[in-house]
Amino acid sequence: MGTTQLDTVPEPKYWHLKTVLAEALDSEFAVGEILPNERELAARFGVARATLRQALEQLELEGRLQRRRGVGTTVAPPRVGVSVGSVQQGRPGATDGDWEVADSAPAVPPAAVARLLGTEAGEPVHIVRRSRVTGGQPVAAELLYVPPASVPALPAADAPAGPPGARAVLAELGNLGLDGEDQAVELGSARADEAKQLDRLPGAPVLVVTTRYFTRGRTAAVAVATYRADTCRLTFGDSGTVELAHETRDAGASRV
Amino acid sequence: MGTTQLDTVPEPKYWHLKTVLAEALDSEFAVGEILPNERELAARFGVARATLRQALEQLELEGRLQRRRGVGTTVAPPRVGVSVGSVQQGRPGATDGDWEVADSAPAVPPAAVARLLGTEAGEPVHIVRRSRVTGGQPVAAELLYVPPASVPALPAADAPAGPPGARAVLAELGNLGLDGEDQAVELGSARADEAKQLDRLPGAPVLVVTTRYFTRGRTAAVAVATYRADTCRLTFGDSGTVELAHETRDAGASRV
DNA sequence: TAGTGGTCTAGACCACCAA
DNA sequence: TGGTGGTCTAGACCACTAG
Repeated sequence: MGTTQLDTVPEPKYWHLKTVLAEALDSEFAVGEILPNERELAARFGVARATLRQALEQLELEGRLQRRRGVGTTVAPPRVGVSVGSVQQGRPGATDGDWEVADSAPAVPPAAVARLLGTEAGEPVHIVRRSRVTGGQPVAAELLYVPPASVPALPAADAPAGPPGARAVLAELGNLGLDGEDQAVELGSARADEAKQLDRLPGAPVLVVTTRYFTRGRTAAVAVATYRADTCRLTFGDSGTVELAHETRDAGASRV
Repeated sequence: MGTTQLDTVPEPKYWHLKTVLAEALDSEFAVGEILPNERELAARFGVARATLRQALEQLELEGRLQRRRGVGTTVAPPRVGVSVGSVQQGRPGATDGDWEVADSAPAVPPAAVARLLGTEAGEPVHIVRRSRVTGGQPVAAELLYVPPASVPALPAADAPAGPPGARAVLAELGNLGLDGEDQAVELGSARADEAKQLDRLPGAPVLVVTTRYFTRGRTAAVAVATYRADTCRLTFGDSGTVELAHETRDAGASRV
């Protein structure tokens, strides 16, 4: 065969579509602007709606679009940087930035958490629920697991419940003097309860941040926080790597 | 109508399916085991293949499954923890763990990177490509941007190319003495070139880690690393939050 | 070459929101 | 109530891998 099959990998339609749409977003749309609806867009590009949706899903995953049922698809603002490390912030100290205490109750933690805490399986701990709000938008839901041993001043089984109880646990934890932490980040999908708090649908992509708080070398508490992956950029370190987005990974590097 | 419509939110099929499959994975399958094919599974559960795929996609996103075209769907091992912060590791110093230098070349960085570096737009910098391998599997692809000003010992326009050149840049950067860093993590999707390095399809979910290296208060270099989101758990801090996975977020908390 | 997952279509109906 | 995105179906064909 004389036809030297050149390396023409047929690019999937949705991939090409995504590229075209991304360029259009950069040049022809303003943040918050509402796009034509999916049926309209699909027709305009001559593809099935499912294919169009595949492209939109990717763009939403990358934080470029926001879709809401019954409303429409809008151009998303750049991701907000939320500080999750080093800086004195997740700690107690009243009114620390943008955490909102929800409530507290004793319960048996998942086995993996108990392992991290070094508590007996089946042993109940204080579970404090908090949500984090930035710019009026909910960005994270957190469960903070505090073994009774870490807050001896509080009655183990009969701690005050609700927001006051939660604040009491946090205050006690602060008195303890935390001297270190340890974090891990991984991708997950929102459970039903988390989704509701984050104003997303179940299954939405989230960044799960697991933090271990230390005091005198021992694990004093464990926090599992789930951040909206579409709207958040997690920052570690003091200065906070302000401003920068998907653009850092754009083309234009044009290697020589 | 006497039927008081109780708050029965009809759970989507794919969601329920995902739950069922997740339980089956925990109880009936071993890591690496291969699942029945999609058509078979769809038939077995009495759903369309697309619906079944929606469930599989979520499980893959959560790192529970691994799917490979032409091969099949297998049960994924737990995510590997990869250290990305604090510890002296991304830095030069020969043979530092699991980074593999690919090459180096001068090129004009994306505008957002130039802004971080504080270089003129259009000014070329050294771009070092590295990949990170853990347990024989590629986990990350990195582009390290180093302005000529940070490595004055190297010829700006005519630096050695290829792996030797890359190592030269890294060595010079090490001599400089970095005294701080600054990181951000966000969700992205793999570009075509990254996908190839990571042995995934384009569009695969990745965790993008942007690191700013400081020396004497100035930004000496910027690294943009993309980690496979399906197989990696990024760890920050010294001890590394060993061992723990999706389990930390499982049910069983059973609030009181 | 047979079997896998990946892409794509053209429909349908449903849940949600705003007017 | 009309319009939006979300779910679901039952097909088809393609790209890739392995034997």
